[in-house]
Amino acid sequence: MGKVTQRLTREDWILAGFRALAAGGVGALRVETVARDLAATKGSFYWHFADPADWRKAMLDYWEDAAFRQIIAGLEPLPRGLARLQALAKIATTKNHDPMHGGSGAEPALREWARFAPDVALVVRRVDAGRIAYLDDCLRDVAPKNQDTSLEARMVYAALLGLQTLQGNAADDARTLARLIAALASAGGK
Amino acid sequence: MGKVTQRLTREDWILAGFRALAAGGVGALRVETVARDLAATKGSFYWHFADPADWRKAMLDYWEDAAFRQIIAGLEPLPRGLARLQALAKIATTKNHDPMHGGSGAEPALREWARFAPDVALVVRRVDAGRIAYLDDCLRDVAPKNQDTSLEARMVYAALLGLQTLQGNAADDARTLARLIAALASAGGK
DNA sequence: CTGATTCCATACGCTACCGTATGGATCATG
DNA sequence: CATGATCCATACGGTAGCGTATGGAATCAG
Repeated sequence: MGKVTQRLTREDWILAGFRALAAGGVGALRVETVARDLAATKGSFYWHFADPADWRKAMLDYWEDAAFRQIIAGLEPLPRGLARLQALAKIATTKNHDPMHGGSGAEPALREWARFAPDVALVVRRVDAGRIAYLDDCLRDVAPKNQDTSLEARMVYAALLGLQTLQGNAADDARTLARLIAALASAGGK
Repeated sequence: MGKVTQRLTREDWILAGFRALAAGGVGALRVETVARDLAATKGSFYWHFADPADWRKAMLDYWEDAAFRQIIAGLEPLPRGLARLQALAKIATTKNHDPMHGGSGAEPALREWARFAPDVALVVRRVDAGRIAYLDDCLRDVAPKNQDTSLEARMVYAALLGLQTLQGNAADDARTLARLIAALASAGGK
């Protein structure tokens, strides 16, 4: 499965960083620690990155690109309307460990990190905004014509985030979430 | 405002811990660092606590007791029914910085911490369960007779958590949340 | 094959934090 | 005010991670 290369790439370090983030939070984002996980030393690290800040920035770029598209990618092939929303509910409630590469166990750590790192907060906000906008699009497909669903989109997204942190029964959550979406969409605006 | 005591108490250290947690996450929960915040040294710390683990356990106990009751306390005086739910929506959407002492800027950090500290996870789950149960009680007051609202309670709580992490417009959130509650409560069970 | 380039391990000094030990300051009490 | 108990600062040795410098291995170009 993993590459068998001896030499490490920048991306290897980035992915290892997400692994550390998922497993131990921001505090686990240490050069020498992650180096051990890669069976390497910081000699390699400081070749690929100027310093830890450079590394973190690269991770952020990587995540911003992946976090948004990975959710959309699975949905685009589906027809607009309810189908997409149901699929979205399933995706969001399905526990998806596996830092990067389809799912991000690292996302909660990233959000906490964002609380006291303004540059991280910026990226997280952009990703959230993008996902909410997409969700809004989906909601408008099932809502009465010309209805403003922006607040509903935000609310559904919040529910998704909350369910993720609660880590409960995925099936129940998907069901209730579907009902929530239906209720919100047809409730009538203002 | 703060006490002018020279001597520190166990609780001083606990509260300082929450301040650190709120400001810098779990990584900021260092003995010597917090000591500086208290204008003291670890000499004091190791008098009041056996070790950092003891400290963290005390913080957890403190939080478990406070986190649940602080939410309830403001609501109990209100009449059962919609009033409580509306108040709850307002409380939950109002940003409440101020680690402990009425609100917990430390809660997000605690949740992240729980991801890789099983004992912390245990406490967080208990608090969540308690709050959801209380929320369920409130929901039953406004739902059709004998309807099971447990899933709805969980969903509303998830939305609250999500909104908290999104940190957006409190007024809009409270409005939408009220609509969400109404929609869920009257949607009919199964 | 040879030289140049790319990539990395090792070694070193430095800082931050941990945990303990010890003596001194502060407070209560008779 | 004296004395025992309470509370805390300082000093010390130990570990973990940072950042740099330097030489050597792996790889590629010719």
